Amino acid sequence: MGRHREFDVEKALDAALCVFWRKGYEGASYADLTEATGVERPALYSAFGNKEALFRQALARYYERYLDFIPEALQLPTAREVAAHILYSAADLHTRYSKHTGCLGINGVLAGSDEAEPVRQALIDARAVGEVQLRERFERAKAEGDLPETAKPTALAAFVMAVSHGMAVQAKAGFSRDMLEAVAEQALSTWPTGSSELSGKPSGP
Amino acid sequence: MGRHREFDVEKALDAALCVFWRKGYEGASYADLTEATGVERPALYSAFGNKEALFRQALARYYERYLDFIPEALQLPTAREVAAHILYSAADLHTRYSKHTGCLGINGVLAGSDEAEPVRQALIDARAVGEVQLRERFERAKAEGDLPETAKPTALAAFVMAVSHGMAVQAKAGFSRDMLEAVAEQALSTWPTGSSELSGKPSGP
DNA sequence: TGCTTTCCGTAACGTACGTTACGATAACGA
DNA sequence: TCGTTATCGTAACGTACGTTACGGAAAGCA
Repeated sequence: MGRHREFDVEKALDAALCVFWRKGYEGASYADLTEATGVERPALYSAFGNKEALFRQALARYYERYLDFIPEALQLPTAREVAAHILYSAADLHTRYSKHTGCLGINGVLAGSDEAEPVRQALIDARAVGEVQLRERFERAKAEGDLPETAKPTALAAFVMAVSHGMAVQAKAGFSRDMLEAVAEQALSTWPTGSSELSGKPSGP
Repeated sequence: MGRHREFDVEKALDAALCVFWRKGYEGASYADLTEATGVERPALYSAFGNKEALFRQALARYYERYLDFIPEALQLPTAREVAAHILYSAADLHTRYSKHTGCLGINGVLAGSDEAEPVRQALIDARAVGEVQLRERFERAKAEGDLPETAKPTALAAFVMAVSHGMAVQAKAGFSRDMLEAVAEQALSTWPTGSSELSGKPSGP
């Protein structure tokens, strides 16, 4: 008995998911959420609970609707195919929608309010500077024969930066130094070599 | 003429840097900043400008004081040494201080206010679940001979996740799909293999 | 047709934020 | 010693946020 709900809960959750995907958890305000869902605040509270509960439901939906390639990948016959499927599917997902690029799981805490956009851009610019320096250094290495002719300096620079950023995310999640070094080691094992080369850590503390 | 400043601007900036490192840009409030620096709000405004200007100065200081291993690396003789120095130095920096793990440049937008801590933890947990699944899959692959005996499933899983997270950060910064695929390709370029294997993308859109 | 139950939307609540007036205080030059 | 100038701390400002009372409206049951 009682009055019926006038909005579609599933559609509202999908709309909220997109808002969180683009703006992150803290960056998404109820003004954003009500606008995107077309549902007034008290109705959102009634249907989903508070903001945190709404985000958690959006996150669960994200995993089952967008990260379905992970269980998919895990069933592939070889480990290499598993890794390849995950990495290429992620590349696709992160760039598929121009309105919300990247990953909800990362953006959820990586994005923020609109007022902080200039700061985010400044950080993006700063990272870009480092990446350009790295690429130019690898171009020189290629010219010097230190890297093979087939090496792609742009991709190598982006790769090193990606691993660095990934390690930063993991460090923030509490990963140990040993674990990060294992990641670095694995990343370096993919390093193209033209002639002789030896592996191992550089001088370090 | 006029009264002298009673606090050390450099020390205050260092203290602010640590706050931003731990809490991110938006997550750091003036209450946090005044407590860490021991300087009242109006004095911070007088010395550094507004919050954004303060953050930018902290970021510049971060690059010159903590990311000095990048220009250092760029001068090493081989490209591999460049990459190795950057990756191992990053692993060290990201875990050196227990009070502020990770990278200011990433945390600056990845961290947030204290109230959002449960949400960040939920995202960490969710990522950890995926990583465990991946590791278990790689352990199976090792048992099946699909991965060599020397392969380390834990490191491989962490590596694949690190690359995924790094690509997510790059996607949020506007990287193209082609670029992300180049990163993925590089990550896969020397996947450890027990027997025969071929490279290339999986089926995809 | 009434009664009950549920939902809708307006409007408000309390709180925290970034920012700034303003008067008191201290250091210099004349 | 006085006047000027810059910094100090208190206290307040306006705004935006997440959250919720509350009265009106619709749907089922008697």
